[in-house]
Amino acid sequence: MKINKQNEILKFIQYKIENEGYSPSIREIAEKVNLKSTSSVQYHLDNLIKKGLLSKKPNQSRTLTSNKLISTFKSVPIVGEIAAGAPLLAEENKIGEISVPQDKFSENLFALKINGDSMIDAGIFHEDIVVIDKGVEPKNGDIGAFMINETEATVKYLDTIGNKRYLVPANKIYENQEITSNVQPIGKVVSLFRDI
Amino acid sequence: MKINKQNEILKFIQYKIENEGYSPSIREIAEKVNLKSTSSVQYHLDNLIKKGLLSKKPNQSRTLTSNKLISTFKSVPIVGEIAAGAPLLAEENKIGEISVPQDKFSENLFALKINGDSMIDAGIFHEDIVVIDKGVEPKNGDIGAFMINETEATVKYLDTIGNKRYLVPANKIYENQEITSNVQPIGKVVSLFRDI
DNA sequence: ATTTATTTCGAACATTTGTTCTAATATATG
DNA sequence: CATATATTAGAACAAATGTTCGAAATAAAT
Repeated sequence: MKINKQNEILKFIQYKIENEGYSPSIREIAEKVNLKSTSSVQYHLDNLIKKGLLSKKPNQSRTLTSNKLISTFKSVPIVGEIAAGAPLLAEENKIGEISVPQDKFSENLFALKINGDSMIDAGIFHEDIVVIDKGVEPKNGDIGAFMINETEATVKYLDTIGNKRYLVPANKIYENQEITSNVQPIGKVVSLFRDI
Repeated sequence: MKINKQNEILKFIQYKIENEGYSPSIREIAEKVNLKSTSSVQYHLDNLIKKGLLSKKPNQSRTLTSNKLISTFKSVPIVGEIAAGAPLLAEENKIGEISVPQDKFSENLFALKINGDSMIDAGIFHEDIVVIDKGVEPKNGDIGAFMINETEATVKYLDTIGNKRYLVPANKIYENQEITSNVQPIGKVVSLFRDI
């Protein structure tokens, strides 16, 4: 019947943080796990901290954090129709957000909803969401996002044929489009998400 | 030069919670936003709470929570090679996790890494991650995950031809496979993720 | 300029909370 | 059983923290 107290405490802390949004106090822990003294809780907290499972700031209340619980994802905005004139990432263009692993996250990331089937042979379908890294200029053979006439965003392969650069669709029924001054590269497509 | 103090305070609280893992105290806020009295901070906190942007528990320290900051994503495990004998979702099979929108989350979700190109015409590529809902039995025409011989998981279309049911690849170079007793449906594929 | 509303300050107070120390109790170990 | 180790309890303390109230300062409105 006597379960490991340390684990019980850890679980309660994690539960509290996840569901209430803040750490419990030591006395709250004591009551929850049926310990009558705060120092008993301290005893276990010290051990949990030694094990590296918890962290806390000294002399500060409710600063327990579960090292395991740190969110490993961050969200990036999904941009929809691009309002004329408004900058690409203006709040008014935002239609949602998706989550990417924190170690791949940067402020340069955003996402676009694919419109059309021009990249179908690259496994990018209509209404897929693609994540774009503005910090990476698409190179030959890359799939990139491009702004056309400052208003329309499109996703295509980038390729050089002869001495001209083209937006190359991955669908035989569409034609290559030469890159001229009205085409601005936005960034490189780095990942993709689809609802099925 | 004088920016809206309320917003400044809200931003600081959100920053603290996101980066430190716990709410700042009122005195910490006061110092950060250059207010010399804790009651000045209280004043703005009250307004933020009235606006519904913040919540807090009375008489409890560091219990501020940003209502906007509640995570809208939850993570589901990615299952790798399936260890013989071990249940599909055993901890030992877990090779990572991905994030799904909270409103689509359920305990029945998990993810598989695709091995091979048998579903390439369905836009599912080698090493893509597919999310599977164990709570939904794949129907005809659905893409489902199936367990073969209790050890190998595969993703295919499900289809009925005549009075027999088949696992149908989306790639002409592979053959249909009749569903027999050694094939168990796991669930329906509901979304897909790819690194490019 | 006068009035009104908004914002800030200061200080005092009551709790909450973390910390520490010593002793008691339980559990394991030889 | 005797001894060591791990766990719990109790109490007291200091510090951190939220709360409250009245007044001062500032900004906005009339």
